[in-house]
Amino acid sequence: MNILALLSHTELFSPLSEGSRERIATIAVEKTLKKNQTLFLEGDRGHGIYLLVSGNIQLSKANPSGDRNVIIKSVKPGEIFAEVILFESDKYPVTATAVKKSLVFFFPKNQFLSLLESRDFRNEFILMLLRKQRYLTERLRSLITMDVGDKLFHYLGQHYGAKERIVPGIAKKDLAAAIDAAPETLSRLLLRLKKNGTLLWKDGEIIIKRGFWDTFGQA
Amino acid sequence: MNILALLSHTELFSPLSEGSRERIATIAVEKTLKKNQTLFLEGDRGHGIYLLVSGNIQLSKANPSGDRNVIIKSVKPGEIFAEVILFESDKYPVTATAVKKSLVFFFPKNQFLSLLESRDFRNEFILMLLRKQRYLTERLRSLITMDVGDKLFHYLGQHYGAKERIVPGIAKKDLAAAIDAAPETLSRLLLRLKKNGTLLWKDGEIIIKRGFWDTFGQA
DNA sequence: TATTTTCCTTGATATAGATCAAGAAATGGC
DNA sequence: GCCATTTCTTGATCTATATCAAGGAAAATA
Repeated sequence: MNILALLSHTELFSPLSEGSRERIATIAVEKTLKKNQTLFLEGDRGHGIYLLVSGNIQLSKANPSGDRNVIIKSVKPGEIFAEVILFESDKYPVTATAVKKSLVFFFPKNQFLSLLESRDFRNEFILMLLRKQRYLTERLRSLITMDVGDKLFHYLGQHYGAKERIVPGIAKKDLAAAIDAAPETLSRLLLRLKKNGTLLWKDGEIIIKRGFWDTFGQA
Repeated sequence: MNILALLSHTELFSPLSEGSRERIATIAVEKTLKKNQTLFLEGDRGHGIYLLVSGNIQLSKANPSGDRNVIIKSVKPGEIFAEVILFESDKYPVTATAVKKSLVFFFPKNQFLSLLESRDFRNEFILMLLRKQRYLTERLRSLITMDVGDKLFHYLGQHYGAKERIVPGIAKKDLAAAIDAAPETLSRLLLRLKKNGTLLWKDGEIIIKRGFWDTFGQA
């Protein structure tokens, strides 16, 4: 598969000149992950950052007592993760696990840093950081004010768009974790939504009532 | 008061050369805020970013239904806020309110952007963004796994250090909001902690049992 | 295909923290 | 120093969601 072509489809790299993209392509290292495979563990030493090309990866963090695992973010294709390695720390602060078969590019730290010398690239990079920050801010708000139902639709909207049919491609238990709910809670929620006709999850496909999204706050 | 001297004490600007700091000082605009004064509202048009010099400012966000107000972050002296304005949006995504008398510097957008041309400054700026991101990530984790008690001590540790006497200088209701609890809940928590001797909040001062911090997970 | 393992559902129960209410204390303005 | 307003406390009640448990479905493995 052509690395250059894939890069031109990512939010981060597409606005760059063809030349810059070529330079980036030369430093990228491809890696394929199987479902449930761990890319790196919280605390592991790291020498570079990653770009998710396809699939889905979850970043999680154990809490101090070590009992529960918290999903910090579920990474979507086109997103960069583990940027902390660039300046901040030489250890990954989270664990990255593929939720389904995924393809990532690895960019060695030093080579990536030299790319930042380019003005366009740098601005785009900063912009990406700000966007991510905004996402976290938003997530924080949602966690505090929303109930499970809101969280579910908020998640679906964010990740698949406000569509009537969605093929999530992840297990219910993983979705439950992503919206910070117990699997049982999600199960009960889905039952309730099915009963009142707003949503049906069947054969790996979610069907949402026509017009629902118009009434739901944000997409 | 001397802007230059104040700048050299902030995390962001102190590593810069004297010359860079002088340039920055020339574009900074001072502004004093009284307790409870609003600096800007969510949705307001913005033309620059802010640096908190002294005092304490809370960034909050209304939820869509508009009923509740969520504290996203309480800004500490030396921190920059409203950076989104630089590239992302021309509207502030949060509301900024001074919790006590505060001093801020305002940096007009265009002039600040030209500062980013300097390599040292830019790296420091990116580092700051990454730190903030890590903070939000941490906050997210804490919200999900911690109970109010943990949240209280986590907050105190983060904001004042793991000390035995702390002068918070903010109202209990504001502290309650910062740890996402109802004022009543904090009140009850404090009573419980007083009874078992771990913490006493009296005359605007918090006294924590000797050795407590050693047993408390993180500082 | 058979079998083991993982995932999902449903019920019963527990609980942290929110909300409502109303009096007490503190704070600020004049 | 006095009144008004804002905070703080304490009690009673409510609710969403977690947790525990156990049977059934689906998926992976042999």
